[in-house]
Amino acid sequence: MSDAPPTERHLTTRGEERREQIVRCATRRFAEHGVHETSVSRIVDELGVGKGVFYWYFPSKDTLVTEIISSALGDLRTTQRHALATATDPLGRISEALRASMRWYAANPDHVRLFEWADSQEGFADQMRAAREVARSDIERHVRAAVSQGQIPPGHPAIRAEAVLGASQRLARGVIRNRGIEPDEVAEAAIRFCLAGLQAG
Amino acid sequence: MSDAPPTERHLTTRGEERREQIVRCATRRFAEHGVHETSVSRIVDELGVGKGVFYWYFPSKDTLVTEIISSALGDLRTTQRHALATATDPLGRISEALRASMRWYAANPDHVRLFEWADSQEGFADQMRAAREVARSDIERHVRAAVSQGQIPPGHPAIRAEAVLGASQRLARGVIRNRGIEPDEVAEAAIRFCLAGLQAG
Amino acid sequence: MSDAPPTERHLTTRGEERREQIVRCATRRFAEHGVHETSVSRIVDELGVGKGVFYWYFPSKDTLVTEIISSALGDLRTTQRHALATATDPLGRISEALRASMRWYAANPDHVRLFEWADSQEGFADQMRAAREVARSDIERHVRAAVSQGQIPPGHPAIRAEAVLGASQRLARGVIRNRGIEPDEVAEAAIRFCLAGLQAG
Amino acid sequence: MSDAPPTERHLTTRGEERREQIVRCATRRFAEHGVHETSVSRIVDELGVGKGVFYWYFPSKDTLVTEIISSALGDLRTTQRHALATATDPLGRISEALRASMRWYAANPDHVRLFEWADSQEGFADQMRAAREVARSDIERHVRAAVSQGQIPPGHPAIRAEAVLGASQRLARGVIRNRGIEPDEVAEAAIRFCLAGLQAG
DNA sequence: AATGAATGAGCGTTCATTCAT
DNA sequence: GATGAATGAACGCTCATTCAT
Repeated sequence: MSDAPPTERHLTTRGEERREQIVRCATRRFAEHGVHETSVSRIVDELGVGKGVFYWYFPSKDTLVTEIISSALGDLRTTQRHALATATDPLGRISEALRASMRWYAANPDHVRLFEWADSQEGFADQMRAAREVARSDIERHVRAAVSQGQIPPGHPAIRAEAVLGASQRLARGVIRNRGIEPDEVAEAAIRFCLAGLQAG
Repeated sequence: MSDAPPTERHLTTRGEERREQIVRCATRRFAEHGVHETSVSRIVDELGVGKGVFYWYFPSKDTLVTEIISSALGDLRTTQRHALATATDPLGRISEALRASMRWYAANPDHVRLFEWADSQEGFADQMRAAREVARSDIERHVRAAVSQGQIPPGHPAIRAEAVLGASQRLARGVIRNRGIEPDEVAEAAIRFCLAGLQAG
Repeated sequence: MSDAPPTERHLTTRGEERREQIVRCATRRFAEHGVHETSVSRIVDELGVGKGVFYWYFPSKDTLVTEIISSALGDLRTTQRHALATATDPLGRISEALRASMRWYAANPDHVRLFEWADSQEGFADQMRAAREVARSDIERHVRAAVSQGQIPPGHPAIRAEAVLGASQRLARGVIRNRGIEPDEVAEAAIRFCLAGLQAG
Repeated sequence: MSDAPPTERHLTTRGEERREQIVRCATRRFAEHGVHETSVSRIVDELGVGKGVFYWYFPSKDTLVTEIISSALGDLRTTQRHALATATDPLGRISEALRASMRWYAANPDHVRLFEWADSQEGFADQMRAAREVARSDIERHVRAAVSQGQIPPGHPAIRAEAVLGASQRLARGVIRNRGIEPDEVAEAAIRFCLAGLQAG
């Protein structure tokens, strides 16, 4: 009876396309101009449709933002998981994860910007912290493994994992914002720096 | 336009105090709940004064935000400059800068959050990029010096400097957000990690 | 910015009616109480609609004022042009223009008041001056023609045209403000006065 | 006991000067930028004094505006009265009044602008109408006299008086706004036009 | 599925005025 | 006489959301 879109709504092919259109347009504008600065009106105007369209597919603007961020976090996560599986030794796994992450960042700059924005938003704090902790604990696990296999000296694993993530993400930001830098080259530099850093006691 | 002069205004002691009160209250709320989410009304309500008071001291909300951020950037910068001067060898200077920065971050968590927010704001992009580049070029200079003095092997100095800053700032964020971690301990870990990282070719 | 497009918007019949309603209501209030004194809130309150309605149809209050004035100037201009064409000799044309203008003033007292207000507004100064100069140059042209056809003695045509407009507009104001005076009677007196005035050397 | 300035307040010499300063500064700004657009703050800022100063000399902004306009109206009135007395025949008196008015307009452009503004202000409507009627009845009286002395043919005296005033004031406006036109020359043209106009039946 | 119209709380800002000192 | 500080109602405007068609 209600028009409020339920969790699952059966959409026609055309409906799916519309929905995707909205997501893409919104993602771009959110990243370029900010979430607050992008009104629902702007989005539907740009798509040349009425305002009702938006609320047919999404119950609210917030829901859309959340969906974009959640699915991007999920995608990044999947990418990292797959990468981790392509090596067998701990430091190799870390390297692969960094390499894959850097590529993902370079391929999804809009989502990275949204992550940065969400980081400083009360409403997303929990979700973002959780995501960061998942990433950190992944790295941390392999740091511990590397220690126990004698690849690196012992040391506080959580701090080391954070350092690895911080260094590589900062470099990723440079890659995204200063177009013209080669992502792979930076990825290798990041990996060298981090692996060497992990050699510290 | 008429009640808040752009340049200078003579303030009495009481006026100075009121102004400071506004800055403090706003800084806290901006950091805790976000800049957009903190209306001028909320600030003056919290202080128990009329709305006009705000505009007696600041020509606009934007001006206040800019002032808070600029002065914090300046303060951090000064802190780093002083720290750099307390050591004589390049890696020692880098260590001191990291140590001082970490302490500043721990002491000014609200400003750090504002920096993160400003990073993702179109209107502040230039200012923040400039500030980051100043910090990076400082580190970069000492990385170059360390290379030429044979302390570390050669390598892309800008990338290395960014990695150092990324690792230490990410750790600082952990310190700020998870109260209970000892800043100095993290600072030392960060320094060890970064100096070791710089040993990579 | 987002709900009121600068160029065109497709309006339904209801929309057109609403828009007209706003224009009419605003014109009356602007004329009766002044533009500054008539807030957008008062207009929408009088119409019994929400505030957003105004901004659905007009991008700003200023835009509305400008539109009202511009279209009234255009309408008056058209009226005068048509009137000029109904006579063949210069003085006859001037008479027809004055007659038609007086009728227009009597029929559109609110717009006349807005013209007077706009005359003393910095922001409208150019537009109003331009409009006055168009009206003046129209009269001026026929004054010159009357001179060259020997209907009236030579003399400064711009000054004479201004005098004609001044006399007739002042009389129009009396007609508008003191209800009960017959516009046509005044028009004829104005014409007699002006034509005689033009006989001066 | 009260600080509200009474009708008469004893002012020191310095006080009188301050008061005059405020009047002059306000008059200029009111004329140049409009009354609404000139805040009390602007005025006191320009004079480099505190806000209290204004309210020491005037109970309100409105009072100041009213005073400026009333005293200017009175001054103009006096000027016209004196001018009327310098001739003996009716048309001569009208000519002298027009000549003197034009000179006054040229010498007091700011006040003329204020008159125009006040004309379209609800709050001043009565005062301005009264002033206009005084001026009109003055001219009207001499028109009647001119008729009864056979200088001009009979005709509606109020309408004729309004026409005379309209023509001359419109020309005065041109003199004020387009600097470079010689007031006396325009005055003579206005007088010729009006006297000829009065010859109409 | 989609439209144009409407809502209304809330925002940043202004400014005539008052007040304590 | 004069100051800087404070008030608070009102303004123009925005925008997420809802509704009738």
